[in-house]
Amino acid sequence: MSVNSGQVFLWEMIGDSWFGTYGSHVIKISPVDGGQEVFSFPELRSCERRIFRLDDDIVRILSEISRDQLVSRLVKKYAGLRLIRQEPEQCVLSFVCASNTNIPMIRTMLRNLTRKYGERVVVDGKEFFTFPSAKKIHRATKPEICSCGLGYRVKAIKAVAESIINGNLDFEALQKAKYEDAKKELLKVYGIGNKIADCVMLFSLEKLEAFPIDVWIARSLARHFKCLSDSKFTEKLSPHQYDVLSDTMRAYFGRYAGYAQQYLFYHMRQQAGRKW
DNA sequence: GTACAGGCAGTAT
DNA sequence: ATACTGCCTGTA
Repeated sequence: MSVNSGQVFLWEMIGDSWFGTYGSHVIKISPVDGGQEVFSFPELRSCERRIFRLDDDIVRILSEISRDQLVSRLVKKYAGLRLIRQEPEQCVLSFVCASNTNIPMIRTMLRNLTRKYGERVVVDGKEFFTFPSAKKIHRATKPEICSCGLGYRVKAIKAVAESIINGNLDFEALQKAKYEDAKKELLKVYGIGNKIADCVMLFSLEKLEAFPIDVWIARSLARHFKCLSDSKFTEKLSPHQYDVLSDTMRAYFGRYAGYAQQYLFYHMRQQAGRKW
């Protein structure tokens, strides 16, 4: 099993184990002959099924998204690649920090936030930090948060925290809602646009049809799927172009389009030689 | 020094 | 609808 750390900004490998900040928990994953064992702190146990979506019918999903030669090939090539199920709060607070920057920078920002506002946890003699609650972010001043390296993104993370506190972002309701309705609600929040909304829905709100389009996916589509769309598009997408493309890919790959997106994303990153 | 990095909102046409 | 712009900050 491989871990797509693009989705899990706060995980790191130490020795042969992975340590990750998962909401108010710190989780350790160690290899056990041929499988994975998960220890979590303080009270989670055997949560790997939930985190790695092991209850998904992966055979059916991979079969449904194998609509063409490319994805069929990637599904075999990257066998074991999974979607991560994240906690909604951590997911959305993390992704609003992700605009117009790169993964190493996102990791730095989020590490700083956890060190400043999370709870300290010691595992195997090493210190880790849980992810700060929306309440903590809500209470913090903008200059304080800015000092974590967020820059102009402070306005967005505060707006998201505010929406969580006042109930405008209701994750339970969003999970039950249809894709279109959930997206509409997310887009109302300052700092959440098309791409971030789709990421949050795919990784934490059970919308497996969500197909986030970032510059990497846009490059992939421009290379391999241009024929699918009537509208001309480049790597820079207008909001309308984003909608058209995203809808087209959803129609093409079906209800598990998000899985196809993961394989394409991972492949593009591999091709570019990115180590995250 | 300049370009660029996994977007978004604001403004003008 | 579309085009253009500024934005924090670190790295190449």
